[in-house]
Amino acid sequence: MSNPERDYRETLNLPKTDFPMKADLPKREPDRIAWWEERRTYERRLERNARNHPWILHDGPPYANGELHMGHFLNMVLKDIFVKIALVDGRWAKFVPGWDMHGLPIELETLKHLKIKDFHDVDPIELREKCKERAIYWLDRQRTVRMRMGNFGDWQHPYRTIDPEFEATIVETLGELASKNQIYKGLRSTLWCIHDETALAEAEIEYKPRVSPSVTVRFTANDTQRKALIKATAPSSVILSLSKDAEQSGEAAPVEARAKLSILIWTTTPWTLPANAAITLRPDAEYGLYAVGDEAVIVADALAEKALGDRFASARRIGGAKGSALEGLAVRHPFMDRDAPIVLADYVEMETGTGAVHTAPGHGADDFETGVKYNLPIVNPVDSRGVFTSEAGPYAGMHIWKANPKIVEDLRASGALWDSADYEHSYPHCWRCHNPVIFRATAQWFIAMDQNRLRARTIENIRSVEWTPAWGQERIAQMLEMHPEWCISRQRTWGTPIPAVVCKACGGSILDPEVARITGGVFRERGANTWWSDPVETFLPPDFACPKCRGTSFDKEKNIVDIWFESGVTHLAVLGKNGLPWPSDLVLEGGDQYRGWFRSSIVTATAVKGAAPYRHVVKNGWVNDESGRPMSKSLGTGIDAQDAMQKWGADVLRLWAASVEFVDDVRFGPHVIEQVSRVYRNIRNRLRFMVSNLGDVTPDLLVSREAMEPFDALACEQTDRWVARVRDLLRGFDLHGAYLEIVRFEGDDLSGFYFDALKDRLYSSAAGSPRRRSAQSALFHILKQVLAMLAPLLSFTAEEAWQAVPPALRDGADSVFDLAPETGAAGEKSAALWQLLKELRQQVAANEAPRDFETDAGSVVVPASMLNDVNALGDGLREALVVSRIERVTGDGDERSVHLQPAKGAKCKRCWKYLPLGSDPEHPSLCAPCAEIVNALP
RNA sequence: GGGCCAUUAGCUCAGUUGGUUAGAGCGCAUGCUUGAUAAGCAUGAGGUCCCUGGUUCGAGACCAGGAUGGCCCA
Repeated sequence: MSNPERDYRETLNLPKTDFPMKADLPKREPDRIAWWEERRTYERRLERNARNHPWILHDGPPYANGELHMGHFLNMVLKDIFVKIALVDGRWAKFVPGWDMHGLPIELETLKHLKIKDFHDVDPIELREKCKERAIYWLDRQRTVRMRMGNFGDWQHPYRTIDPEFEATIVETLGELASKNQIYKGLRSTLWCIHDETALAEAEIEYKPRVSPSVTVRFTANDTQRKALIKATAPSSVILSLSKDAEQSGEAAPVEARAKLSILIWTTTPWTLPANAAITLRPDAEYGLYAVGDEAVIVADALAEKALGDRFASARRIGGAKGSALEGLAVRHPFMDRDAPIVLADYVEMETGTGAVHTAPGHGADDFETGVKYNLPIVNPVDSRGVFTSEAGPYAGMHIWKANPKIVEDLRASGALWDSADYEHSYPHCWRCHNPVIFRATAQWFIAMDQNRLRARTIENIRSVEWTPAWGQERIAQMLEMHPEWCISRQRTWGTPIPAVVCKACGGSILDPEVARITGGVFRERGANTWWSDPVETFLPPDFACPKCRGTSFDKEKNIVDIWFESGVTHLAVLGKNGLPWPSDLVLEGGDQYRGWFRSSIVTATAVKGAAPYRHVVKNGWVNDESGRPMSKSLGTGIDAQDAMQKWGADVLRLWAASVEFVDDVRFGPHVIEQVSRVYRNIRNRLRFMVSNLGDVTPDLLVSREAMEPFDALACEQTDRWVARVRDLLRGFDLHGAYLEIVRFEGDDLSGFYFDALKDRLYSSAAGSPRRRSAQSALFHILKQVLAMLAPLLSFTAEEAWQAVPPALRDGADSVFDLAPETGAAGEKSAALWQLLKELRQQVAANEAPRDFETDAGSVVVPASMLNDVNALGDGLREALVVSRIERVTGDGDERSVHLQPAKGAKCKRCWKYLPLGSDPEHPSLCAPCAEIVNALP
């Protein structure tokens, strides 16, 4: 019956799917993690890739203490993305996560937890057990969050620095370094509490105001020294007499004839003067030689007014030199029988004092480094209680705080004192007893950076590594060059013991390779607690004797190793065994690790293996808040990774990681995420469009590329080209570039062009027609390609979309991670044709058509060179332009215009194209093709 | 205070070796569609390329100085 009002909607093949538009990520994602685990998705893909080259991203261990924040999220998700990219690329990309679980912060947190004030008050083994519990608690928490991110890895077998195997590696490495003469025991300046008689870590001190006696002191030159100083500061042409008479008469006389010449130093710790070993100047600062009364003094010009005080007014500057010109000269110590040589350091500031810094290597960190650099004697005349030893000369036996005023008095008496005053400043105090602490040189274990050219060889190895960004190479080289000797010993409980023993006969400290080897064996069997529980004999080879005095009786030393050393040997503990290669292909950490893990790893690797432990180092930026300020827990601007995932879902946050340039510092916050969420919804809907048009497809209905409509084959080729582009970007770790390319392709090529053009054919052709099957085959190919590229990034969503594809089509690929992207070799010509079609479509949409198919006139121009290609598309050209009909017009010259057919007739009620209607009297409101289709329906 | 890094539209970012009128996505405005519909399409507005000097016929890009912010140190 003819019925012009009939609704033909149900005769169309409209999209249909269970894949929801609304993502509901926080709710759905946890189930997917369980689903991957049950199916062993990661492991099975690893097994499939097992014959291919391994590719290892070695996990820099996060510290097992505290909740993970967005900085952790960025770093950990980036690691996962790159691992999955390699996995999808066919590599055997096994990821072994790890944790850094020893160290002071955990020990302190545990003590706080146990309400214990002083770690000396608790049995070491008991404390270690509690620390272990605490560290494992945090590991479990952090592991849960890392897994929640959707990250693949061997989560049941992470490496842990507390494992017996790991502790064994640490002490064995120490033994190996000892055998290479790469470790020594030496003095180091440490923060020391003379009340508690213990060394303190930086975290154990608090700064409080304190009033100290500040003194400005003359270090006077002897004759020889004075001549050299004058030569360096005052060329003969400007040498003036310092004698009062000569000054008044205006006559010049050689300065060396009379005046006393001194360098003025300033200090707030007079008690450290007995330990003085040098005077440090700033190399690029100007120092003036000033005539003051009947003497001459040298101070920095920038500080002369302040330093000389009320005598500045009468002072005359009679010469001067840059600090660097005075290096190597010397003056006399004011009361000890020795010289104070002039040395240089950049840290000398021009804010307070005289610009000439009293340097006591035994009593200050800077001073110590300068002392090491210039090979100065590390004088340490103070014992653990703060009492001067015999090294302190006249002050031996005196307590340092008592000595302070006495020294000032003596300086005044000897004429060395220029000035003195009380000075209030911020001073470090012990956080337990609240007494002021001192710097005191103590014996510590060091890695000898310049032994066996270790420093130089490490810097050489840097060049064999690729650095992203490129300036990272310069940065780490600088870190190594400037780095002082690496102190690896700590006087705490929660760590791996340094297997050194002390000879009871001569008091010598011995780090013996054989002892270390035996200790490693014991640790591997029974853990590091044995160092505290077992007698020293357990760790000694038979007939072990002190190499110095042949003594045979020993004590265990109670030092543990710096945790930077522990994390610095993860490459030895994890790689090069269990099927994992050494070195790793990639490490990826925040920029703070140039000084930390990047450095400690390459130092140990160079010392032990002679090569770098990684091939490529990628640095990720810091995560700041939306205004670019650092996130801070105390300010409440910090965002917890778990909370963020609960709120926005891991996939949106993973997309955020790609949407920012992660190498630089990035911003994070609700507004940024709001924006990323929209991009996410776009991507999701485009996947949904493809999936929803595949509902009635089975594998036997798919057609090959050759059998496709030319337009569809063209779309597939462009997709393959895109896959190759994205894959190249990802292989170069340009995640952000890949993100831009993904967003651009899905928006510009797919959604905005191809999908739009395809809708007519998908919806209004006969369901089983070859033309529609061709379109679906193309969509399926494109979907697989897009999902394969998306899976590393949007793992949850890609998997969800793949599972929404009809099961028969998914045969052979249980998971989206079983897909393998294909890269065909599409020619430039097809790219040019595609580009032309997009441009023509744009012209039609912009200028000619009020709406789809409704073009009534006008023309677009096809270059003659492209005409054959365009003709080969057949009806594809009309589809691409989304018009009802086209008419070809041959023009002159190099171009041919294609005129669009005026929209004759009327809008077909079914397919909406403007065509002659009513050829079938049964269906007066349909065009001929639609009528035929409707008639053929059952 | 030192070393290193960053600064292009409201936001996230592109801008080869200097070369027309500085681009994209998102947002915003307007319109279309209601057969991708808590979607889709089109059009449009929006910029002192951090500032100041310099090199050059020509600078967002190169050089110098500075500002702001960040990281690592002191």
